[in-house]
Amino acid sequence: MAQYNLRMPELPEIEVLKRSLEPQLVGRRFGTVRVRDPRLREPVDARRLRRHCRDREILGLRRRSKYLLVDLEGGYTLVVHLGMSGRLTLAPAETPAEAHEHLSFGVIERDRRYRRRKLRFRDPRRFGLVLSLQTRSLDGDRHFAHLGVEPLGERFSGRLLARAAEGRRVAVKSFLMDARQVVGVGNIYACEALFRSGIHPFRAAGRISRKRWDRLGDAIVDVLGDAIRQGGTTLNDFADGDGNVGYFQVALDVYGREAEPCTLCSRPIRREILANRSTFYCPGCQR
DNA sequence: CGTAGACCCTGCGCGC
DNA sequence: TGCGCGCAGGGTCTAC
Repeated sequence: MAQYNLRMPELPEIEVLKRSLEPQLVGRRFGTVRVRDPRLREPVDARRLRRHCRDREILGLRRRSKYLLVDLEGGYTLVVHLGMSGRLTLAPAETPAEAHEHLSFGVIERDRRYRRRKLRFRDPRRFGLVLSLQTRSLDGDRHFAHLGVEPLGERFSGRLLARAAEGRRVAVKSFLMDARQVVGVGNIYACEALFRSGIHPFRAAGRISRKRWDRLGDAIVDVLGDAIRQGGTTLNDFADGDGNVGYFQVALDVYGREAEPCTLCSRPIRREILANRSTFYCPGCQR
């Protein structure tokens, strides 16, 4: 069967990236901002980016949905989305740019004796996004205004999803992947969470019982949490310039396993297209 | 408003 | 060995 290149940056990858970059960046300053190719999902505004980032101290890192946020001195926020193929790495300043390295930010150490590094953004498919905000608040920005609840936040629950799904005829998998409901549940983890909770991905969102919504909510938290924990245990040093670091995958029960036996009942896993996305499920275990 | 589908992009695996 | 095709998918936009 087809081998899938399971290297999509989903929410757990961004969370692990955030945690690993945090101790490397906080307390340093950005130096030179280099824009080699501004053609991302939206054109990069290099002058604005420089104005907001250059010489500013890095105060902290946050994550909202799959966006990585870098809080800067003066109230500015650097926003990075990795899209499908984006990579953010911290590498020595003298390392030459790889293909598709569209941006880099010089990182100035507190102690000037330390070797200078660059935060490098690579993205072959250019579905990613890099921009900066003049404020710490995301509320007024169009990229964030419509976003739903964080699946790993305190407000999230299956009950919340159940209420939002009342009367909805859309397939539950499409509902899960709709960022207006809950953010950060991509194709892979939507498939896995539905398998773990025994729910058929094509079932109408409004036709799922409260009890099963509770199970699904728990499954989402579990599958994302498992991935983050696994990522945390396999972390290496981002400073070594290895672009692969921080990307990982939990053991997958259904995704990419078409025609292979179900891990529970041994029936062959099915693959069907839903909303232009490959959808993997077990016809025996998921109803 | 809800829903379905197109589109952006490049790399890679596969079939011929 | 080489070439062309199909697929991967997050987010946004449009059409109905």
